[in-house]
Amino acid sequence: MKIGYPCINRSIGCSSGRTFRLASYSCERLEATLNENLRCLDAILRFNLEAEILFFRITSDLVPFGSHPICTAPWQETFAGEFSDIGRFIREHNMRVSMHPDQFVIINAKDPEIIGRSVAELRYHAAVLDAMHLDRTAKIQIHVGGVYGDREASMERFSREYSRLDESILRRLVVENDDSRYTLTDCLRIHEETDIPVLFDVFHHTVNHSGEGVAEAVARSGATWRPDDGIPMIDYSTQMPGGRKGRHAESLDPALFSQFLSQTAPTDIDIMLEIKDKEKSALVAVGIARADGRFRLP
DNA sequence: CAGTGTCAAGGTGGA
DNA sequence: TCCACCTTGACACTG
Repeated sequence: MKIGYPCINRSIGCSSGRTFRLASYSCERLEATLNENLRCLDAILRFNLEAEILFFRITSDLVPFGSHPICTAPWQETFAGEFSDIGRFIREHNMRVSMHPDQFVIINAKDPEIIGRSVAELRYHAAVLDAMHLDRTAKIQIHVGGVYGDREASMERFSREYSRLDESILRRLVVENDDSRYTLTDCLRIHEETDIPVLFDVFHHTVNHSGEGVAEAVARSGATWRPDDGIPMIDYSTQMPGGRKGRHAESLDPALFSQFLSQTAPTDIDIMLEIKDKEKSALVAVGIARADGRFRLP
């Protein structure tokens, strides 16, 4: 079991997702920003290792405008050494990373131009992980997409478009249940059509459920991962107390997290904590998981 | 230099 | 048909 947090570290005073306005794009600006972002990513991973936080989601903003036509700078070549070094660090310390493109990636869109932009964005994400020479256990997670008034047709469109993707994307792509459209059951059905592994989001499941209990959901989603996909990944969060339904908690609730570990034992999973205070909660969770006996150092 | 409007990209649901 | 919302930081312009 590895435990991690997404994209941002609030302790070390740098961001690996610095960006700038499209209007001020230049190759020089891109290279200067990417250089800083990579230095910061390296710093975050070193912080994480020290804290025994072995799982991390790399921000989609690592390379600003990475999939935009304006971005013609050959960043993979210019920064090949830096990417390679970060990848080696990850592998040598038995760490794991993932990425999560945001809402604009919609494989099941009806508009071919939206699909085109989505594929370009997925290619960019795969290129980042490839530049680090990471194997297929470094995953890219997306949602099913829109409903467009016809769930069945939209799910079929997902399966059809998925089968057309490049191998560099296919080997990394996993699909996650969301909080308003497609449930775990929907994702499992898509898996049956496509073989895509299903990443289970515990919090989305509580908001948008399809009947399964947590233990059953973890087991069924976990069974969709092949051995070379690695340990199944889970997104974990809880409701912000008093917040609007679906809002992520500010900090980890230790009692609820302990309960979750008990419910899912002894299945091995890698847990991404989608909690607002990021590494602070991850530190608490690592302590709890160690006490629970599930967390093992490499 | 502080304050603040705005930022590549989409879908949904209410008015 | 149009707009707010989702969700979030921070860029970059204005005064």
